Amino acid sequence: MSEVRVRFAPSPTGFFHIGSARTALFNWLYAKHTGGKFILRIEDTDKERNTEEALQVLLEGMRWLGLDWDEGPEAGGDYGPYFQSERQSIYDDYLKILKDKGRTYEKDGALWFRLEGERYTEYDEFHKAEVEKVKNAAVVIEDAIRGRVERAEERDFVIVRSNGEPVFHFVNVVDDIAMGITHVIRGEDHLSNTSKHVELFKALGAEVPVFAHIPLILKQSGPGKMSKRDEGALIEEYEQRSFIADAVRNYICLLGWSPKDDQEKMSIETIIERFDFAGVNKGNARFDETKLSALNAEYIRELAMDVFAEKASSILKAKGINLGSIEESYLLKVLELCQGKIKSMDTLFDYVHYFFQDGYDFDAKGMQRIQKGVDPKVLLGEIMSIFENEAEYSSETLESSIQAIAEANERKIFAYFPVIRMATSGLTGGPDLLPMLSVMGRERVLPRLQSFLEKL
RNA sequence: CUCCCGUUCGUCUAGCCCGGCCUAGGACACCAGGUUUUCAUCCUGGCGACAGGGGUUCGAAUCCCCUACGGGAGGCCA
Repeated sequence: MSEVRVRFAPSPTGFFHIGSARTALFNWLYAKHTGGKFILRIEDTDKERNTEEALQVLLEGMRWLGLDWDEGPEAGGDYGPYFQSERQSIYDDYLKILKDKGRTYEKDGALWFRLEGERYTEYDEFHKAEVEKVKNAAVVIEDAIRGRVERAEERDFVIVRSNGEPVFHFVNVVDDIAMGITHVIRGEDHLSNTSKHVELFKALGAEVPVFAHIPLILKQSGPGKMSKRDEGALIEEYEQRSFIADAVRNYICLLGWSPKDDQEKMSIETIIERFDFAGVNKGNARFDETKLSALNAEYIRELAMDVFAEKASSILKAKGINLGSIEESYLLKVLELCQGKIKSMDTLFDYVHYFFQDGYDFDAKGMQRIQKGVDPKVLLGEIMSIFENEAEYSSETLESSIQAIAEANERKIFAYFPVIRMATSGLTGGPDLLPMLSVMGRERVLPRLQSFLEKL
């Protein structure tokens, strides 16, 4: 049995769409699963749209998701070049085969592929014109995902435009032949065109690869498949919003594929091991960012501290926190306090900023709530001495000291908590209060309590 | 207009190929309760689906047919 060779053949548009990403991912998974080769081929025949930046967006997105390619741009390989724009002579060679077999003809300056079969003309409602059709035998596609699909191609089609550029259907097939592609894994939107492709494979005397058409990803709401304009459609968005790449990749795997045993959060090694066409669904899947976020939160919680710290640092730095002036051990303690609590990395700054800077606002609703109960001045007054005098300043000593004062004043210990939290963070929620105060240290907490007391 | 593909909780899905183990399982979301100083986590429970109709069968989510709906393609776009 020969080696599996699969390819991802994107056209660089300047965006890395989530649907494309999943096609790439499924190809990559199949290659990894079978020990085959994953080839990246750039379909850059549209010269105006294809810029260097557009290519970089694509490569960057691939790398972010961890999809490395065995052959392609920057990787090289024996079947290059891997840019369609550089493969013209190969297309010419294959075109000659079709010409020699009499399977082409010129019309309106373009080169057409000739189907075999009886010809007739009829008015076509779609084209709004009389068109020539062919009574052509149906092509049988044994699709690895959808099973047997039969479809007859009924019209000749252009393979080289009048301006000399070969069209997608032709170059795609030629490249797959020339690159020895064994399995074509792509979106279902290509299923109808597959009959064209099979006709070309046959006319070129090439072996037809195994096709595997994966379902499409539908937009979150409303009709139709996801397009680049839709919310959440772009991979680079998730990178910018500091999503965990493993989580995004894991979620995309689950759109249209299932390991069949209720497992969802899986390591990439597990997914590679278990991925196969039998687990790919036939029905289209609707994208759901809520579920992605939930999975992402789970990944955040399980991140190793050094990895979390690195991500967190770059986010805080970008938000203007001068980490250079902050003790690393302090930063680490703060991050430990919040890793299990935040639901997404882009809420990190709001969750911890007051640990690093004094100029924070006081939540208006929280302030109202505090004023409603026992006078916050009284509450703070009762416990100020703890922060002024406590020799050993720790979570435990604070707790017992506050507890003692609470009992003396016939209150519950948590009567004091909202006020302290508001004074030291300006917020109504956050990390566990006592550990938080402990990490902040007396040198930060005491002045904040004092100034809050004056402010009241 | 034609052709192709699909249709299980709101969403992602398990079950379907090889009919009975399905009073249809899990996850996210939502709701209620518990844990918690708060928030988050965590725990418990709830809500909630076989698109419809015909067959076949002792028995159908599973097999067959029809209809409806959804998606895709039909380009000198990819």
